[in-house]
Amino acid sequence: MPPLTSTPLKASCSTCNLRELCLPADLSGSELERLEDLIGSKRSYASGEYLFRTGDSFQSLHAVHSGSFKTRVLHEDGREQLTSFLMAGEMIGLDAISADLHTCEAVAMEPSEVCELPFGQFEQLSREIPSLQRHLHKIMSRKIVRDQSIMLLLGSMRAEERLAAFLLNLSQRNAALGMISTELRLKMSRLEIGSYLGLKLETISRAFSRFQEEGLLQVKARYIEILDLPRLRILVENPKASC
Amino acid sequence: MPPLTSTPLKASCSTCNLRELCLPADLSGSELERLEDLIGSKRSYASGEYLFRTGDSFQSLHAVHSGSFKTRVLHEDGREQLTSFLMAGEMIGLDAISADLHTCEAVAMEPSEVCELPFGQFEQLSREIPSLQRHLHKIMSRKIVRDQSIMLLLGSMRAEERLAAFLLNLSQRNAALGMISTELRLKMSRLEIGSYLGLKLETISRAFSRFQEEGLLQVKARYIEILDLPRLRILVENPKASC
DNA sequence: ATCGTATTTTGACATATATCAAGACGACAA
DNA sequence: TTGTCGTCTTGATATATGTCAAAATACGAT
Repeated sequence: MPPLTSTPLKASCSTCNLRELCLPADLSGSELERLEDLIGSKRSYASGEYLFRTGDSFQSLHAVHSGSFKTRVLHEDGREQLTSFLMAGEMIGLDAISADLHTCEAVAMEPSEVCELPFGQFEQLSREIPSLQRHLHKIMSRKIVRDQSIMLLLGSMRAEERLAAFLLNLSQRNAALGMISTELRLKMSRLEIGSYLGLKLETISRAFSRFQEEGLLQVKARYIEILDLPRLRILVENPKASC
Repeated sequence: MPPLTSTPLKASCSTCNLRELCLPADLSGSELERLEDLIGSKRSYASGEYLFRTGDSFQSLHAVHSGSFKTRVLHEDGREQLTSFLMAGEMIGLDAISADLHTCEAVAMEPSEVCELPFGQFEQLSREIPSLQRHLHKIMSRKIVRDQSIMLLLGSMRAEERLAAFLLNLSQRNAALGMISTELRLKMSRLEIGSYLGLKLETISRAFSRFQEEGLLQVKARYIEILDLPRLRILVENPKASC
């Protein structure tokens, strides 16, 4: 299965992680300078703080520099759905370009830092730098691809498959950030995982317990150790394999 | 709820519906000309014919000129998920920009015509015409917004709510194309609707029957008449309203 | 028209996940 | 340490949707 969420890349940077995290390697020195001029200051967010809310007017894209965020869409009747978990190097706010209004809300899940990218200026610059333009298109398209695979997950996978796919995705993204891929420190509660995966928290909890019984994971609350990565993959790819 | 699928607009055209269907009104005459030069010839597809398949290399976006298409993502184990139904004026292939490969397949659901938009040239032109650039970004962002609401649907709505939301969406899009919004001629089977909504065909069939009993719809196979639009809306917005 | 095939409906029953409820655990403050 | 609060786990049970099967209906080809 393709990855479930956002836009990772390499690490390390100058002004802001943006340079290598979210942007193309193939800019010349002077192009990079122009881009960095454009990036606003890095801002910090406390855990639980909103980056924006549904209906807020749209000015800028945001790139997560450190920490993590969740995005959530709200339904008239109060139901809600988490639509992504964003980690360092990933871009937030692409939905808002459509109507110059944010259509979801973004909340920090831990103390986090964010770089601001004024979108108008970014468009301007991307008209002048083709490789930057191309990169923006790829970022948006990647988001579309990821959302497709979440739809596949929500529409045709069962509970344990969904959780396995989720964990594998986190694991890959950890690896992409240079962290150990078999150790996960979840920032989100069972309730939030449930909301993301279209399941109730009890179902998530039971699935964790079951994975532990099966020797796939070592579960200590939000600290998860992946013991059997290959079998976890089989579980996602081959629905009947485990039961 | 926000709409579930694609990118409608007004109708009528010159070379290709593209002019008004998928593109911004605020281009000058000469800009429009340059754009139309870029659009390849209109191609016809028979019902069931593929526009592209997963893994095909990406050259062009496609705009539906007439007829309709479905897109489908495939999972290793053979499961599949329909991810969109496209009608006239809507754009296909945005997912493929990400890796220059199609990540889903698109199939005509009836005899259809499509305009081709070579993406490289389109990017080039959008560098020269800011309003065209902006329009492309909005099209991609709109797709992201719609996918968000499908995730909400798949992750937190029950069967009848999903079907109601689906029908309302079709109805709106019909209206946007200047057709009667209370009469639907479905191009897709119950199986396909089920695949799109994350349900089995029997569940779709039962929901249709129930809506008919309740006086919400008149169902004659694939011809659906919406009898009570307001109550259908309530059903989507207020989960407990009907039972 | 008539046949043959695919789609749709409907019923009886199975099952995955939700719901409700209680207790256990962990983090944090006093 | 002890207590409190939120989170997590686990059990018993309910329910929505899935599964299997058969009949009804629609549709295309001859």
